[in-house]
Amino acid sequence: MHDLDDSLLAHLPPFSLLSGEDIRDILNQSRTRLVPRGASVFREGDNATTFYLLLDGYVRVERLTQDGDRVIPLHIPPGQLFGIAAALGKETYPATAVAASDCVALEWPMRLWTKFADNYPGFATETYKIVGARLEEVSRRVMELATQRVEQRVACALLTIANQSGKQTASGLQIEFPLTRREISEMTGSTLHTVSRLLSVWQTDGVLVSQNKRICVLDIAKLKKLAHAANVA
Amino acid sequence: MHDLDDSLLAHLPPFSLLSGEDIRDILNQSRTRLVPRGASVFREGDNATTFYLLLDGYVRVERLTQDGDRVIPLHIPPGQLFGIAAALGKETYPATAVAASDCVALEWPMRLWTKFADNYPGFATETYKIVGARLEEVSRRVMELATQRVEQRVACALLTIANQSGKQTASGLQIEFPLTRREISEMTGSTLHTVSRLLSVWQTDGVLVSQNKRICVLDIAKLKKLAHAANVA
DNA sequence: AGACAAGTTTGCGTTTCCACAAACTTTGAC
DNA sequence: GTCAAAGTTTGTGGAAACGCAAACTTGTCT
Repeated sequence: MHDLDDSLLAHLPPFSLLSGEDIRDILNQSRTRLVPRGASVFREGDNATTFYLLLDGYVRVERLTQDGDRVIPLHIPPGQLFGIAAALGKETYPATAVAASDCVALEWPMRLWTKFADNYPGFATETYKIVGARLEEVSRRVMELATQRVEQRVACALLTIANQSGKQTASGLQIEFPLTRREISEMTGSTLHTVSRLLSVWQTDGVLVSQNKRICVLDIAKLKKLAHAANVA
Repeated sequence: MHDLDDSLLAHLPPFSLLSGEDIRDILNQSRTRLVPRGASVFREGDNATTFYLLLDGYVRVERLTQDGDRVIPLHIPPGQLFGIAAALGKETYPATAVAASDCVALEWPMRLWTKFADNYPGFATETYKIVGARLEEVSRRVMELATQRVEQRVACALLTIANQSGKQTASGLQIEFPLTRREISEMTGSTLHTVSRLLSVWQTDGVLVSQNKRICVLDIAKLKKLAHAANVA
């Protein structure tokens, strides 16, 4: 039924402690879902009926404010579980998940989550580590927003993404999914205009190159400097 | 050994599904800790050796940025577990916990957490609901910081605290622990000066009264209006 | 009671960054 | 290839909120 290789999951934290047989069981109960770039996997407020493992691609987590402003709290890199609302006792998804690039995900009905957590050692523990990491990241974003200027926040956001999902190329560290000025502004609580200005300057200064929504960081050290102490430039 | 009443815990979510006997067991393994206002229960980065249940009082969660700025992501009301880093696979506390008012807490060695989670039905589930609620609250704060002006953010912060921990009195909804302008600014990513100006205006407008770090909300409706659409004043 | 520390208020100049606007570039569809 | 849609760049003015400063109030300690 599935032509997916066991090894696909074997090295991922939530499954790393499991036997080949367990992994095969888990795979057999999954369905594969392909999500083209821009399509949503689920939407904020939907009944949380399914949880996912992102095999390939990047997922953007979005929320809408009452005033209709979009905010992007984080991105999910391949290899992570997402849509695990049930693990935190939620009945509906707290945010929308959109494919930032073409995505391949495995999906399971949410009722299996408890079963997995009970039967497979390490599954629950590793899942909660992911939750912890997310809480940590969101919390870090609060600190950034509360204390740093836009320039630093944008630099931080790009650093985080580049580190988390950058691919080393000949020219530099390439962010693997398209990222618009607007999206960067929605990650940093700014405007696309301000972000555009910043990126222009940074491109001139050789910190990064950006074209067609593709961003490649040329000088990580400079970017780090901008992230932490733009005033000491 | 303990003169604590079972009923103390019986109605709290993490314990609400347990038998009187189980609760007695849990209580017997706990120690009581009194924390005077201003003292810290644990500090960011400390080894997470203990977890707590706040029986009375309010705990302020603080984090420090690299630049030494203090940020207050949330407050913990009585009845909630805190310091549950281990539940998320952390070895150290991710933040500092300070008594915002004189506090009474129960404490258990962290190694009991797994035992409780395994042996007592509902304990893990309810704990993770709390984690979910915290994630939700932090995430909401990100949205506020990203999209709202200072005035709205301060109004939001006061609303949240008043709703979460306000006590209805003759004059209005009283926030039960002392709260300085500086602390409010650290919750909202602002400055004590700006907060002071806002509170002055609001006091004049009869939205609230504030003296000696004690804040009493007189007109919740007005405050809500300020929180959501200050520009439509 | 007095002195000090902590917290608050208020004024003023300055900076950051947004809002609006308009031209320009790139992409994708037909 | 052409057109529309989406995204970007750049300019200008203006408002929000910070930084600095100084006076003032309140609580606390001895």
